[in-house]
Parts: sequence; structure tokens; C-alpha cells
Amino acid sequence: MKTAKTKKSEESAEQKIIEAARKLFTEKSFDAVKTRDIANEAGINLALLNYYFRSKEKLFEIVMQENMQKFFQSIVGIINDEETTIREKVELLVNRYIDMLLNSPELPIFVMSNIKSSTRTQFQGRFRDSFLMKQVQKAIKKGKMPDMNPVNFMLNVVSLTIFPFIGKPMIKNSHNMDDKQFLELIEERRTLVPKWIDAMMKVK
Amino acid sequence: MKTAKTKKSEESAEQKIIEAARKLFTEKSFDAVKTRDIANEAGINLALLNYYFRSKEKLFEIVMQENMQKFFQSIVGIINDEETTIREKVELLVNRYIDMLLNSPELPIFVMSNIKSSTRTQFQGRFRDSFLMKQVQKAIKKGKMPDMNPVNFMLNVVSLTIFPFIGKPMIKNSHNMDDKQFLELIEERRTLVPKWIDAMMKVK
DNA sequence: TTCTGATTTAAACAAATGATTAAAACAGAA
DNA sequence: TTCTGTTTTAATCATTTGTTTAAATCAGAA
Repeated sequence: MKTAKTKKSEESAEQKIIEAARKLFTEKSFDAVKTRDIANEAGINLALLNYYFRSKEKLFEIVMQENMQKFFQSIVGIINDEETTIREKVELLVNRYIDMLLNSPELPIFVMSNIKSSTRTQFQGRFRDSFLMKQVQKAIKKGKMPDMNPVNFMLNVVSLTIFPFIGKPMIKNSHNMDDKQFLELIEERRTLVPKWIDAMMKVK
Repeated sequence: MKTAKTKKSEESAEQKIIEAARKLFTEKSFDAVKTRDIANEAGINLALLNYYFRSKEKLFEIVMQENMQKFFQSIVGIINDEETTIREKVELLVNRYIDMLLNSPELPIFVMSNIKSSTRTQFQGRFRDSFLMKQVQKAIKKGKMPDMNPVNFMLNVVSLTIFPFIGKPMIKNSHNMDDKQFLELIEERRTLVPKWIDAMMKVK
């Protein structure tokens, strides 16, 4: 029996392959990553890739699945909490996303490049049917928020939080910034994005 | 002499190759696009690609250059106009970008995926040194805008305008939307983004 | 220890891929 | 027309790439 090893140095080959694949597929495109790159990164024999995962495509699908999970999962809990206000949810969302993206800055580009309209995810309609959407609709109906497509509210939160990570190289380039300055920018957003969203909700 | 053909049906092979390359490289990654794909799309013999452009890399660089140009060029004029107010510039930027992105929705992902921190573009520091940045700094100093990193102001405009196109498949998927609904969403943003930015400028 | 099935390895394969070649077709000048 | 340089073509090449094979190694059971 070889399953369920705990020590990192004695990880199963299967695990090592998945980790290498995740790293490489997340930072480069499917075609840019070669099976030999994955084998090298994992420190295993090339043939093991097909032995355990049948094909590069199958392996990619697993990474895809994991990354989608990571990207959406964290927020599902927040947007469906029936105890918190819209304002509180926004604050939680912004902080949760910024924390996650500081650790995995390449995740958004991966997700955005690889979701095709055709892709069927487990997150179909998860936003539309969320409690947050209902709260926003109610707020609009009550006149506590300007009349707008509620999707645009959600889209604003997501845009203001995620885009800076997608645009990082562009921002650093066009503003001649270093990594430290970029981080300061993001930390300022952690505080300000919720306030900005708040202000937007008062537009008439 | 064969240069400078005008009729579209009688385009030079060189032009046909560039157009095919632009189309394919803009919608798929460098490695996903094969030289034979480009040749087929252009309807020319494979060897002409190397005859005119030396290599796939050189051809890609040309497309890269063109796309960067297209993406940044349109706004340079707007942000350096000394006659318009901040508010007017925001409105112009949002409209200009939405118009462009409705025609070339894949452009943002191309740009974001291919600018590396190392990439040297002709747009180095173009934002930082723009007249708009000076206006924003002055407005902050005068207390007409809340104290913040002026880059974050620019970043908000860009995030709210561009992200929806980057996230289009995700949005359509997670909200079960069709193309028509997505377009309506965007058209609403054309009007609302400037107002939202306006409201954000009043946060204290 | 021997046996058995799972794991790992080096080598090989076939297809795909970027690039080159040499000959053919073409267009305009003389 | 003939000549000259340019453009286009089909064929070919050398590598790269995803995958397979068959043998070797290993781990645990009997």
C-alpha cells in the first residue's frame, strides 16, 4: 500500500505530477507547457504522466477543475450568507479576493483565458441565484440603490478587485512601478474599494 | 512592381499573412497557433510565411506591436488633452474603450497575457506623465478629491471599463446570460461608469 | 524466500511542427 | 521575344512532442 503519504519529501509521484502541472499550466498556456516540462518540474519519469493521467488533456482538466474551484469557492459562502448586509459582504469579498490573489496572482488570467462560453462549470448560475443578488434587487426596489442591472453591481465589485492583478504588468509598465509600490496600491484598494462601492450605491 | 495593391481581393500575400496572423494570435496563444494554421487562414503557401517574415516569432512580434498600439493609442490623445476636465476625460475614455472592445473583445486578454514585466513597450510611463495624472494630483491637493494614490483613480476607470470584456465568458456562465443580455449590460455601463467614478471622487 | 501486482525506467514511435530548398511561375524591362 | 529578379510552389528536413512499449525495480503477501 502506498496511498496517503504525509511527508512532503515522500509525496507520491501522482501528487508531484499534479503539483507540477498546476504550477506550469497556471503560468503558461496549454500548448506552451510540454509534457517533458511537467515531468522535469515534478522530478519524475515522463511515462508516469500517461501512466497516471492517460493524457496531457486529462491532466489539464484536473488542474482546470482545481483552479476554478479555488477561484469561485471562496466567495460562494460569502454571497449566500443570510446574516450579513450588502456592505459587509462587499468588504468580505474584497478582502478574501485580495488575500487569495496576492498568493496566486496568475489565477485570474488562467480562469479568464480558459473559460469558454461552452465550458460547463459547477458554478452555472451560482451568482444569479445567490442571496446577495436578492438583497441587491430588494435594495433597488426599495429605492435604497439606484436603478440598475444588479449584475452590474456584482461586476463592479469583481472588476475593481480582480482587474489590478490581471493588469499588473501593464500597470507596472505604464506607471514605472516596482513590486513594492504595486503592493501599496493593492493595500490601499483593500480599504477603498468597499468605500467606493458604497458611494456608487448612492448615485441617483 | 507589386507593392501597394488597393483591391481587397488582390491583397499582397504579405498583407494576407499579417491579417491571418493577427486574427489567430489574438484569439489563441502563441503556441496554440501553428504556422500551417496561419498559412491556411491566409490562403497562401506555407513557405511564404518564412519568406516574408523570417520566423513565426518575428510575425508574432508584429502582431503584438499592432495590438499594443491599438489598445493604448486611442487613449493617449484623451488623457493628454489640456482642454478637458477630469470628468470629461472619463466619459471619453469609457466610450472610446467600449466602442473599441465591442469590435475587438479579445484584445484585453491578448494584451494582458502577453505583456510581461520585462516587455519594453513604447508606452512606458505614458500614464504617469499624462496630463490627466497631473489634474488628478492637483484635485487631490486641493481637497476636491479624497486622498489616494492617483494611480488608483486611473485604475478604477480602466477596471470598470475593461474587465467586463475580459470576464465575459465567466459572467455569461455564472449568470446564465446570452449575448444580447451581455450587450445590454455593457450599454448600461457606458452611461453609469462615469457617474460611478464621479461618486467615488466624493468619498471622504 | 518466492511470487504477484504495482510502479518506474530508458528507449522508441509516429505525428506534428517550424523552417529550408530547389525548381517553377510570374512580371516587367530591354 | 529574351532576360532578370521576384514570388510562389511542392517536397523535404531536422526537431519537438505526446504517447507507448517492454523490461526492470520495488513492495508487500504468502
